[in-house]
Amino acid sequence: MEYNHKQIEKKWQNYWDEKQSFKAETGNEKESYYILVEFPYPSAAGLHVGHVRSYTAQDALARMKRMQGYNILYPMGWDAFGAPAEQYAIKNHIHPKAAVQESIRNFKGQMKDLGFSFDWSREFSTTDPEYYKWTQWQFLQFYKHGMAYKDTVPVNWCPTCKSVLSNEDAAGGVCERCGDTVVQKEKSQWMLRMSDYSEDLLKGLDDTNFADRVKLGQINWIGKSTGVELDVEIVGGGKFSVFTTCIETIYGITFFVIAPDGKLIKELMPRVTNKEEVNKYIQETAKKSSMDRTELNKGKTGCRVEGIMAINPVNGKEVPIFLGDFVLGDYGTGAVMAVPSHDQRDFEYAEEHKLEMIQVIDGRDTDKQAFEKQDYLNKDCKLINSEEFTGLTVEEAKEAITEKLVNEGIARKVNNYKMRDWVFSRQRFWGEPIPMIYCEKCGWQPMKEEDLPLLLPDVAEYEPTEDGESPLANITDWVNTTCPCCGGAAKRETDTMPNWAGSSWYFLRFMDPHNDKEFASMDAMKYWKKVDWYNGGMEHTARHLLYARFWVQFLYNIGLVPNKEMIWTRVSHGMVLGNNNEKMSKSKGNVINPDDIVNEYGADTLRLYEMFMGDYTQDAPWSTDSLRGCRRFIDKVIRLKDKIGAGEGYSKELESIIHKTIKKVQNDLTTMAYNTAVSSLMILANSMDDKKSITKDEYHLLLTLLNPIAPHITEELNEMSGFKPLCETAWPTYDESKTIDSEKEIPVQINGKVKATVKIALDEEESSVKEKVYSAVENLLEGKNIVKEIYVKNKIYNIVVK
RNA sequence: GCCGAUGUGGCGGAAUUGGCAGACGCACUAGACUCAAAAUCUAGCGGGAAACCAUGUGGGUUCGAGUCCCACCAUCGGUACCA
Repeated sequence: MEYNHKQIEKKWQNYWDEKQSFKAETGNEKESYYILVEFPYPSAAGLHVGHVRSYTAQDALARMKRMQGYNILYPMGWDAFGAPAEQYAIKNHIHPKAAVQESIRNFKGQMKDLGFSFDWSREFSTTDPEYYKWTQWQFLQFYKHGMAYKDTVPVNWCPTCKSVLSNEDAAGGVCERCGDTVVQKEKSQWMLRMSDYSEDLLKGLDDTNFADRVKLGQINWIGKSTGVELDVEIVGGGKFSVFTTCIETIYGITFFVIAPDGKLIKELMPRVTNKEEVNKYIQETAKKSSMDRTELNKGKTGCRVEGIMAINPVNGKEVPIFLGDFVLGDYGTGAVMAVPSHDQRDFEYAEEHKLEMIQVIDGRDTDKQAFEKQDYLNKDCKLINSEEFTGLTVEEAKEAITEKLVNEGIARKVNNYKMRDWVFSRQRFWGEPIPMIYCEKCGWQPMKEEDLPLLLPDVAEYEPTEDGESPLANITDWVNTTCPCCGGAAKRETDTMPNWAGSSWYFLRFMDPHNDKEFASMDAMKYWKKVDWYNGGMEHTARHLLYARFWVQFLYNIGLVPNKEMIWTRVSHGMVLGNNNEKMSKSKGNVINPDDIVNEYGADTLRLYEMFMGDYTQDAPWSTDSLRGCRRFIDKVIRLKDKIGAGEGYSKELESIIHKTIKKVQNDLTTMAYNTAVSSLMILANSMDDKKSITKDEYHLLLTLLNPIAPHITEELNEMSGFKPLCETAWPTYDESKTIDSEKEIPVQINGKVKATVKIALDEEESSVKEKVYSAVENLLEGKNIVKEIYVKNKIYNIVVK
């Protein structure tokens, strides 16, 4: 048969479309199973072969599970708000909406050409008013529950472009567009109280089945640390607090360091006697970009805060206070107790500023560097120079000191988290408008829910204003409105939401995408329950996933979703690299366009190759040669059709391998071992090819197993062989007993080295095995002294000789 | 620096979780078919003449280690002074 992949693939894509083969019906009696791939950002560049990898993987799972009788929800949509579309629009002088529509059309066409079994009836874009209405509505719920607030926070600001930059655009402390140095600028922004959920987000991980490395990513990002918050008196009145995880070193305090950007120094200012020097240092710090500030090996800059001394609460010792930019204003209390003998940063600061050091834990010299907690904890180290606590182990002292200070009412056990509140404002046009109105008289007021959606106005200019306000600020008749509270003149918020907003709940919308009464009905969400299997890139396993979980937990707490966690399994795929093992990029000229491959080799070949190319969770380089090998495999499957003979059922010779292959493919597709699933299918095809003829049932089975990965050609060959369509066929079952070989060849070792093999029956008597083994290696045992014999049933026989 | 992942033929990668290392595929070599090529088929394909040696390096545990333990090295990601 001539393999015209274009014609065959189109034919079956049309068939699936017409028959609505992949439509997910909410509420039907089958067991639900929700498979999700991250919806893409529809860029002008089109689909990447990396998309093809993950979409095919999930498609194969979806197709197999559908055949196994599950009601599969495998949806697709578009995450289309955000900076790239806006940039593209500015550059090409078209409306971002038009640019996005064009890209979506292109993406969708490409996806259809690849034969993914998405339920297209559920498609939507985050930029649809029908969708972002609910994103805005949910923001209002955050606001009404006290979870959204305005605060002044530093943002990355490019003085040349006069633009606020995201952290990504400001990577390395320079503006991505013009290369100028980014500075920090204070700006009033909407914030979501995500830090309130630190503990819940940590605990919630127990109710998920995320891959370990994904969980770990979440845990690290939340960054919990347990310690003590300690009150410190100031000589002459007043006090401040410090956070420490090493209270056992409290007798080693020789100074305190406070953050130059924190609130504390502002409070202390009136009593400072070297105001000029202190102010200068504060200004210097503010000028530094966040990158400069956090760069290591910069030396520990800072200055003494003169005129104020602090008192060590345990021994009344008076110690100086310093400013230092290694202390962060927004972590802990913005102040630390400095114990240079036992903290490397404190040590460096003390050396720089020639300050006293007191060693309080015995076990190592502290002349050259600090003796830190990772080196002294759980090593049975004892305290020195610590009055009543001297002689206790570190672990004992930690508890005893904490207890004493807590009882005295000057310390509290606390947890601190690295995770901050979510900065939710963007000074951009192409995002969901934040539905808030500012009235001189009534302050910030939420829009009335019935007035949603607040549409983005249709305008011609998307450039940000001179002072970095959102482009929306220029549109006077959109900005000016009336106060929902008093009816007087008021102004709209002109910032928009971040890209992360729309993607934080889209998986809920897929459960009920056309609902115009609610973002999704409780019934629909209860039916689909949760995302059973969520696949995405490693780059999203920290932030996107955390935002989405936060969003869901909030909705759960106000009774709007059925579960606290709505995503069960999260897996992440490796990237498809160029043939030179580098990331694909235009500048490197190693980009493979999936359209070209589909054209020349067919979608099935591309799908098969991407599943075969290697460990799914690891990066893999592109190889067109290997791709051709996959095309050859399909050719072989086509040729096998000519071997169909008269018989029925499975022949004796193939029965065992058939059952093994069913088992293998089935397991591999559910454990992301796609490459070995393909190889086992190749082995099956090879053993069919070795025979003079095969039965039509054997051929049908091969096609069925291959169908999830290469759906078009298998449907075609299946139809030609006289069977009903595979997408309407049940997945085959295997008989465990037939996957076990009745005969085995096991290795015989002498001193751990293989010397021979013997053929044994399954579970053969040990004495009989021994007999065979001895006759096989008789000559090698002559004159040797047998020390030991190990027989692992059905596996190996090892003889130890001297 | 810290956290994580990875390291196996010329290449992509397998290895039932401690039991014949290199499945499957690519590339390559030889042969068959062909006027010739492509396609296909057949055979070979880690090193070594062999004993043997080989899973980043060096130790260890074990009858037996790619797999477990210890100490390193290299590459790639993430993160950035978090008290």
